[in-house]
Amino acid sequence: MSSDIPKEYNAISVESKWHSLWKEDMYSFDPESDRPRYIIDTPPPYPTGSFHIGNTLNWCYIDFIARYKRMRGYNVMFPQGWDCHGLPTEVKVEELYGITKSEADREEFRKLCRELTLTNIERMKNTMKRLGFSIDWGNEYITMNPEYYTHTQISFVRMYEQGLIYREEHPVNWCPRCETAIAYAEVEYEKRKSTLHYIHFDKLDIATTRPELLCACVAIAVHPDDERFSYLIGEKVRVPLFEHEVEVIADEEVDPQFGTGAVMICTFGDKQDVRWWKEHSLPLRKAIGKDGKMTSLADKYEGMRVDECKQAVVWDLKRGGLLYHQEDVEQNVGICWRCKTPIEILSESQWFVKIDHEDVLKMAEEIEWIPEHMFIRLKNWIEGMEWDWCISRQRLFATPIPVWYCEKCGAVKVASEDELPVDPMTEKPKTPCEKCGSTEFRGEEDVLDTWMDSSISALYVGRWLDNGYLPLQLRPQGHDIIRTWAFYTILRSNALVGKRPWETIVINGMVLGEDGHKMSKSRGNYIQPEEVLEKYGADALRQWAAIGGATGSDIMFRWKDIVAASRFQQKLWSIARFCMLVGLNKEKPERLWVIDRWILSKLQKLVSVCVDEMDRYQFDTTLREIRRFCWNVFADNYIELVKGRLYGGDEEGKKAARYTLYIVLNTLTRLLAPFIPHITEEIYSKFEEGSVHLSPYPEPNENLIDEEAEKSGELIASITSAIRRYKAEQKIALNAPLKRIMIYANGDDIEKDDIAGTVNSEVVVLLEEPNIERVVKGFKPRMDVLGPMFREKARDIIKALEKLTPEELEKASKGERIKVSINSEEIILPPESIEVISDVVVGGEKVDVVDAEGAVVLIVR
RNA sequence: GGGCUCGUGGUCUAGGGGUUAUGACGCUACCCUUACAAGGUAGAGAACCCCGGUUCGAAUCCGGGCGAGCCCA
Repeated sequence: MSSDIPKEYNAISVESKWHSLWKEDMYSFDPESDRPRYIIDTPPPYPTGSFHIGNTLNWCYIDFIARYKRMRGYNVMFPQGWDCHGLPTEVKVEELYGITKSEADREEFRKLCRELTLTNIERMKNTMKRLGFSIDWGNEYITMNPEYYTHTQISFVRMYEQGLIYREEHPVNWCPRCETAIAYAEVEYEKRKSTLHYIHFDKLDIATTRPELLCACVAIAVHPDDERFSYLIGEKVRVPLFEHEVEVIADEEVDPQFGTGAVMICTFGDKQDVRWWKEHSLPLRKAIGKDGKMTSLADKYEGMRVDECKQAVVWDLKRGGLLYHQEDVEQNVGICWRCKTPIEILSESQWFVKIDHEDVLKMAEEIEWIPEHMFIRLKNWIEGMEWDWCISRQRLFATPIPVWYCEKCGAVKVASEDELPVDPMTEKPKTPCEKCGSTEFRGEEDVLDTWMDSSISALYVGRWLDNGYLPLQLRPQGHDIIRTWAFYTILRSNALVGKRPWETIVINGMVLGEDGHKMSKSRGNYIQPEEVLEKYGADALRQWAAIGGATGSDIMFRWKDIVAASRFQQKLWSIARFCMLVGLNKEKPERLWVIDRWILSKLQKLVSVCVDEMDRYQFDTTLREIRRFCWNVFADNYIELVKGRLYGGDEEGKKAARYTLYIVLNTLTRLLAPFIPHITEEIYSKFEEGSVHLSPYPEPNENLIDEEAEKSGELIASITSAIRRYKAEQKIALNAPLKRIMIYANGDDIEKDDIAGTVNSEVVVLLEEPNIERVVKGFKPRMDVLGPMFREKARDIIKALEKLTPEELEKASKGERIKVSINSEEIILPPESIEVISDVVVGGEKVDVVDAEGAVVLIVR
């Protein structure tokens, strides 16, 4: 058995061996089972082709939980979806084939997108498999397949019927480059430099950063208390260059300090314009078209791009003496999340989902948030939302909106559920128009926002149409998409099922580079998981994910964490190798030694900690505790202490040690299995049948907790390491025998054989206090005792204690109560209120005195 | 500008009213002791960001700064 265990652990080859040996159905969800269900709403990643380190962190958490729950007896479903639709793939296809979506044939273009997506999915799956995730590939879904997007369309139809989806002309965020509307959540903000132009109107002056929108000016706003303009409120003023008249209105929101104090309201320069426009019922003047070019409203500037128009208008204003000042200002510009083009606000007919802030918030409160404060992020986001969710997009690669418009009367015809899936651009409705009976229809060209697909992942996985498994048990995701994915999912689960989508949501942080900043290719702090996999393997990377920081906090990628992780694996391997070399014993022996009972008791406590911490999703604490136990308790202490017995002792002692080694190694392997599935499987396979991943998670065994054994085991361990330390300090080789070692542990008879074996010397346990002299040197007050007892009097007590004689201290050290007096008041203190410090002098034989916690060790060299 | 989180040896981190303040990496010295030199043993290295407050007692709680990260306006 032992000969096939190499000295060095080779993670790369062991991991690939298990990848080929493990069966795919090991982790299948069993719909027939009556074990408690544990279903995970795994994030469906966007198939970019690379599974990045942020995904890795997210999926490691999921895998820790899935493996743990499985071992705890749950019927776990760890599905995997792919959120396919959307702009990034379209942009990539445009790049790859040198086409734009408007030139391309619609079907051909969609086909190219689908093909690229499938290739990308395969590449990402490959990385995920190398990372050793226990994904149930039988429950994979791909949102671009009809099987899935039929659900998206059904959800649309149902929400439309409930009046939760409507079509309306409304200002929307528009990306002129992508030529599509985008949702509020898809707008990013960036500080950009811009110019503030001061312009003369006929009766007042205004300042604006958007002179090209003069033609869209619909009013001038001033602060109601601003005396400079009060006489103008309600008056008409003439817009320069365009000569139309607009009214001057008063509004509290105007900042009199900014610019001239008079603001041009146009439709629409920014979100504030939209607010004013609504509030004051202003007219609509559309200056910018969907292509980002000026409309006929712009008169002679028609057809120019926005930036061209701005230049031309500024030039014309200057020439006309209408522009009298310019200054630089820093501005936060809304840009498209995808292409970083500044967005425009256009008024367009779009489809919207109604947002009921209260409902979503109420449902979000029913979910357990880990960590708790992440709920506040969602709350803040919801409370700040002003517009409904715009769900229509003017793109090609997406789920079609299942709607037609009657050519005769213009009525909207939403598909019925039995017509789905449907592409209204290529298929006709089955029934005539309800209003006019016409059979001529125009299909809706617009498609759905990709979040409409992905925000029903929980419903899809939970088989909502068949009244399935909702709520699911877990949503694991990053905090960057709380305002999108989490928010939209809660909204839609509420609308469609009236239930919370999940019981618990566990949020992971972002991965930062080694420089402490968020990873990005442009910063050069970017790491691909494959790079780590090739150098150190999956288990090392998984350990980094577990131990890098508390759940929810951002964690830094650091190579040295990876190195430390692989060192731990080597240590674990050496421990296992040692166990195999000395041989394990699965039969419980007659008698266990103190040190055996000591580690078994400590092991039970470790198991309790692991169960508690895993239940709280605290992977860092769990793994840290296990590592500490392996290294400091098992390897440094226990193994060192039983070597003497294993290499020389009698058969009974050997049996006990080998049995203990077996229990500890077996337990540790199972505790570690969720984190490092490969090395644990390899070790487990050396001494057990079957897979460690199908074995149960250790349960704390109360019967093995033995406080007394722990206490004396601790003493043995500390005596032994004190002797070892003594040898090291005295430059004595560790295996060199000492003449004699005498131990006095307050008269307790401690088991000495393991100590003797370890330090390779004769050990005598003294039951009577040896003839040593103690000379009291001083004391230290124990504030943790005195503080709570005497509160503000503690200070005076210490002063009084300082007057104690050595004799009195001597008595205290022997356990007698202490008497002190303060202002002639006598106070009696328990002996533990002070720590007596004494020198030890030994007569007779020349000995060295080593202090081990709780025992005096006398060494004769 | 707002919200959330954080500020602990050189670096990164644990803890969170009384501790000898955790561990890792790095550093120094010694040791190839039959599981492990990617190891072992020992050691140096921290007034726990600053200023106030509460308290007998604050790294820890409260208030205010300063700084960082993330999310947003």
